[in-house]
Amino acid sequence: MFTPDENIFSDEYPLRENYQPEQIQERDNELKKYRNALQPVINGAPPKNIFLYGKTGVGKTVATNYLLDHLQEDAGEYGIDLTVIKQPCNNISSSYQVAVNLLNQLRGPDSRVSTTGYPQQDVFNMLYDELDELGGTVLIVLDEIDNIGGNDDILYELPRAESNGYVDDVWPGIIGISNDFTFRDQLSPKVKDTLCEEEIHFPPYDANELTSILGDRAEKAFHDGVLNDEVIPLAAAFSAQDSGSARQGLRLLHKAGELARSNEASTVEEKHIRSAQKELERDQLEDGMRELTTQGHLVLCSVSAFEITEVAPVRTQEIYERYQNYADRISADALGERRIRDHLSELSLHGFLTVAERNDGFHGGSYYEYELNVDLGSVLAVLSEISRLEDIPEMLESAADREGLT
DNA sequence: ACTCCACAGGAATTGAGGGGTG
DNA sequence: CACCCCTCAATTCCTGTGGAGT
Repeated sequence: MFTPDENIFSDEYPLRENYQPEQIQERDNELKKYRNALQPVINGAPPKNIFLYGKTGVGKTVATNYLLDHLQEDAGEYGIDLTVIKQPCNNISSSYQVAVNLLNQLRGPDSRVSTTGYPQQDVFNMLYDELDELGGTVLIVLDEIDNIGGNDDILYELPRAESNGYVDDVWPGIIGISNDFTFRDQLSPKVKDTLCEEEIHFPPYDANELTSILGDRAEKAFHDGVLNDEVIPLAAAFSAQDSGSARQGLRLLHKAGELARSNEASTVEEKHIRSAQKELERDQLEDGMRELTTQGHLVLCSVSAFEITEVAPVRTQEIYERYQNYADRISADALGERRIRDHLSELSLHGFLTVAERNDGFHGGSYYEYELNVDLGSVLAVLSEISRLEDIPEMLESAADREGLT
């Protein structure tokens, strides 16, 4: 029933997200700076705190893994006591949670600590005890640290643990990785001084750099001669234009390969890249829509309704009235208007809605008008999967049919 | 230049829901 | 059980704002 697939891919692994290449390409300057910043560890000095910033998929995490692997090897060789702790901070929204997660990572699975309940300082103290236990130099990598927002206590606490006498035998060093440039400016001044003593900026890749990275991975992943010549430059161009992210480019290649495979094509061509691009874009939007709360869904329903009757763009006030209607229909408590404004701005932030500021001056004042920024069909498709909304999506769908919009 | 509309969005607070210790 | 902690959506209260009308 299952047979190994041998037409397109020789090995899909190099296209996956967690693939760790043996060499890092196109990041020579950044690596050099990074290596210098880590040098004190090998010299037996206290580690520097390092802050990396740059958008997703520009090599921050890969470079960190690469250098720290080598650092650990070399530390072993020179008899230096080094521990590296990696803590991904996606889905972590506060310093408290970061501390708990670090703590649980250090403790065995049998003595883990609940993620709530303790006073913050208690968690920090437990963490200090564990660090003291480790001793030596401890590098703590906090990936996607911008998730903690303005709540940056942990970034203040950890670097000072030693000078404040919370720990005796350990040199903690923080490596913060952030996707968000503005995160650095949001940090409280006391944190900025210490954490940002060494900053390394990773710029987005340009199309040439992406071509070389994608080319290298593709060589490992695809059979010889499977890729048409224009495929890699096109994938590189798409992702350079959009985000400068290697991750996006790799996803694109992978998806295009899968499409070619399922079409039983013998080569991957330009058209596969183009449809892969469309498909990935759509998947991402649809996933985003699914993840909204019921209230968010209701707001989206409301805007869609106006879209169908072609009165969009529509102002907040009218959306709110419609929303109240729908909330009532599914017997949910209708939220206050202020909250709906938050939901609306969240929806526009995700790119589901576009917002335009209008101002009617003396007799109108200023207000926002929203309209759908995504295909009505896919909005309704997603909404109709959500049972909590009962018959609202169906209603909208049949209304759209009547208007001939689907 | 001034006024005034109608809303945007910041700040502080609440309350329910996860959990802790003694 | 009484009392406390963290989190996050939601509420309350409020100040800020851009430009058409005067």
